[in-house]
Amino acid sequence: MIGTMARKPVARDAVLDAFEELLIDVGERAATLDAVAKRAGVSKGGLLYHFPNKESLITATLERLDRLAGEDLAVMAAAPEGAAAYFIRSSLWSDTPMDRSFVAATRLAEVAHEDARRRFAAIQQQWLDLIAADVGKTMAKAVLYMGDGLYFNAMWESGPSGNADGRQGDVEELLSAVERLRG
Amino acid sequence: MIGTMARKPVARDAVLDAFEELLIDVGERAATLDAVAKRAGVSKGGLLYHFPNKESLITATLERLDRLAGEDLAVMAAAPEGAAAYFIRSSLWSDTPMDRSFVAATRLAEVAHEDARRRFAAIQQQWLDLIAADVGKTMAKAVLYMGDGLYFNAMWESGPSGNADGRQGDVEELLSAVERLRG
DNA sequence: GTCTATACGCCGATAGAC
DNA sequence: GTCTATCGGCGTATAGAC
Repeated sequence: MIGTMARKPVARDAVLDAFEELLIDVGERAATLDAVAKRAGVSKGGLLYHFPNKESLITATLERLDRLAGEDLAVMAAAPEGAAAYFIRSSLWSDTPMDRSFVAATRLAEVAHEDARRRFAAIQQQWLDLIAADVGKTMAKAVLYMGDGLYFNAMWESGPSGNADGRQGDVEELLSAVERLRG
Repeated sequence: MIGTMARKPVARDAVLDAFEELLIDVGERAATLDAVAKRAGVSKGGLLYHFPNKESLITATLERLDRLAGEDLAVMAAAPEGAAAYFIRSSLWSDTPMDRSFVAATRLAEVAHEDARRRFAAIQQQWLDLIAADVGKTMAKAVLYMGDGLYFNAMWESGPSGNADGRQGDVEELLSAVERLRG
């Protein structure tokens, strides 16, 4: 059956990737259709064949986030170290598809894109539920906010002057703090 | 001497406030000169008399943040409850001038405004130093990230669908977590 | 499917009247 | 100090060739 299934065109994925990269690197305002087309190696007309307007490009980006977040939640639920530790560790910017998708969506939420904000809230709630099952309802909040704080700070560094390495030590410190709170 | 000192025109402050409000409510992209002028109750030409270009408007906004952050740091250093507790409590969106200024600057940093990012990093460092003097270097990180996480979440709620009240309970839970970590 | 050419509106900024 | 009028440029989107 391989090769017979309906495969999405490569150009479409290239456009989606380029949009995501630009959102992360130069921000929402500079992620124009011109810039996306150029980075994806297609013309603007070619881009608009796959995504009839910019909103559909945004929608596809958010749908990919939902899919990746769903996969990540499954991994998190089965993590041997526990959901809380997994969450904090994964809150560090590590350039995974999920990380990139999440930060890109953040940029959209920042410009008051309501759909992006709604999806964010939903993902946050699922994370919280999983962490609460691991360390209890009260502590779950502390863990969730710590992870969000890590993301909040990584956002400024994920651009041209990427300096995420320095936060590795912070993660270990947070993990030990979580251990103290658990015991 | 009252009335003889050089006072900045009211229109100038109105413009600055309007810009800040729009950044918070509708995001950076929609905070255009037209929109700012309209909300401030002046014409675009009038606006551009006080701020010759948009960059100068941004600069003035960031300078106000620096001033407010400096004042807040002084209060934080003298807080009877301790710097850590004060920081977490003040990380909740409470619609103070400092809160508004901070979130507005966040919107600018998000679109890769380098100056805004630099000022952010500086303020964060000052906060961290003060908290570290209160609860120690390791725990300071946990506290800082929790506060940032609160801000991170408040950002999505500070718009039209403001729902910040619900996080009041979270703050209390975080404070008790900090107490446990301190002891 | 992908391209070029073009329409059109909005944004930032200038000129100049009052 | 504040206004109106206007310009150039860019960003989104459409039309239509290939």
